[in-house]
Amino acid sequence: MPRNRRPQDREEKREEILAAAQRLFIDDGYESASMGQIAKNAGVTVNTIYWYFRDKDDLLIAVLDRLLAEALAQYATIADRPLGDRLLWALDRLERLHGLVNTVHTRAAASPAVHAWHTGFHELADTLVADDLRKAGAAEADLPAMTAIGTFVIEGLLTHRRDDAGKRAVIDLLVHNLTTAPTRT
Amino acid sequence: MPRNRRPQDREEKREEILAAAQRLFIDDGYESASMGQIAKNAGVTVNTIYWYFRDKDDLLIAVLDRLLAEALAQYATIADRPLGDRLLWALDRLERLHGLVNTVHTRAAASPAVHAWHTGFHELADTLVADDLRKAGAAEADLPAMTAIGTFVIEGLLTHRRDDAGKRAVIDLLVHNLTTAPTRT
DNA sequence: AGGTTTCTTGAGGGCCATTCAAGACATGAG
DNA sequence: CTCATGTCTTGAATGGCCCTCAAGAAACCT
Repeated sequence: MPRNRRPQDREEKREEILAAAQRLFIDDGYESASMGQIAKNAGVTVNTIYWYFRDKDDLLIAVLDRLLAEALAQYATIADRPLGDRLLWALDRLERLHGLVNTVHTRAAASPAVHAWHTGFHELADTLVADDLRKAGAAEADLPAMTAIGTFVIEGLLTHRRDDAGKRAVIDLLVHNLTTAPTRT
Repeated sequence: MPRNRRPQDREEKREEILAAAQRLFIDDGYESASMGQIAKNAGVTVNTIYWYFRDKDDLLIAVLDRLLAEALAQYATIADRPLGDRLLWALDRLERLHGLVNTVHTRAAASPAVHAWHTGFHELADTLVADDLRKAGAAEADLPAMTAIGTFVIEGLLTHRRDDAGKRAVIDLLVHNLTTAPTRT
């Protein structure tokens, strides 16, 4: 009993598959979430997924875009808070997705498409962080290195969990170092 | 034509398999290096590997121990150089292994044994870095956060390559921030 | 000589992502 | 009212993967 419609709810079905994939990628991890599981959760067969997505990496990228768009929308609502709060917010926001950080790094090595997404993501993140640091009065020459350190520490905290006090200590020290703007040779 | 000896060269054969696995893990990546490929490169069949190692993760751990022992031996020869040089050395030394950093993080999520190895590795690395920072006159209370930042930046540089100038800038800024010992509340 | 331990192997099971050919539906043209 | 066409869905199969099982061969011991 196949059901079919002309042009309309193609997006809806795509979204259903995407929602199932997102939940399984986050809860079970990319590797453990098989295409069969995703299909079952979306109420379709495996092959139907391949009608909407080229392969599993394409599905991953669509999930990442979905999550990124959502995060950016929420980020806009707290854009006027101080840098430290901003970083802690990003950390809490992303903590549930810590498995995906590794997944992106791993798949980027095998899939050019994921690699491209990863590159674009870091360009975006670097821009945001660099703007913050500029406003905080950081020396322009140090901005690239500073943003790199900021990004690496965030990623490190995501992939190496510790308690709240530990997180706060790292963030506080990082922000203090980055915004004290040490004049160097 | 199976060949067999009593007790002796069990270690030798194990080493041959380990050498093949190490080369393939580094050159092709953990996922791309199939047990079949490893076996072929070691001149055995797949099942023989399972006589010496419990599973593929066990093989990975043995390779990691091998590499870590080798690195520690070389590290002892430069233990008296300044911190910045030390970090750059570690970076160059580990850069060829950048794929394994991700592999460890990924497999740690699925394999308790790899997770334990990862925990132990970071305890060791933190001890080394903390000793360095203590000697450089860092405030004792800030040591945990400082070592975390140092480790995260190293891992970040390993998994997000940039040119030599970029690496040097990040390392210089990091060392400057960590050794300037900012007094904080 | 026969038994035991150590090592090696062929064959196969179960899971995976992906592909192929064919079917089912809704529409547009004749 | 047909029927060809494009859109969607599926069952079945392919080839790869990690890993296991049962059986065999080589050295040792008694």
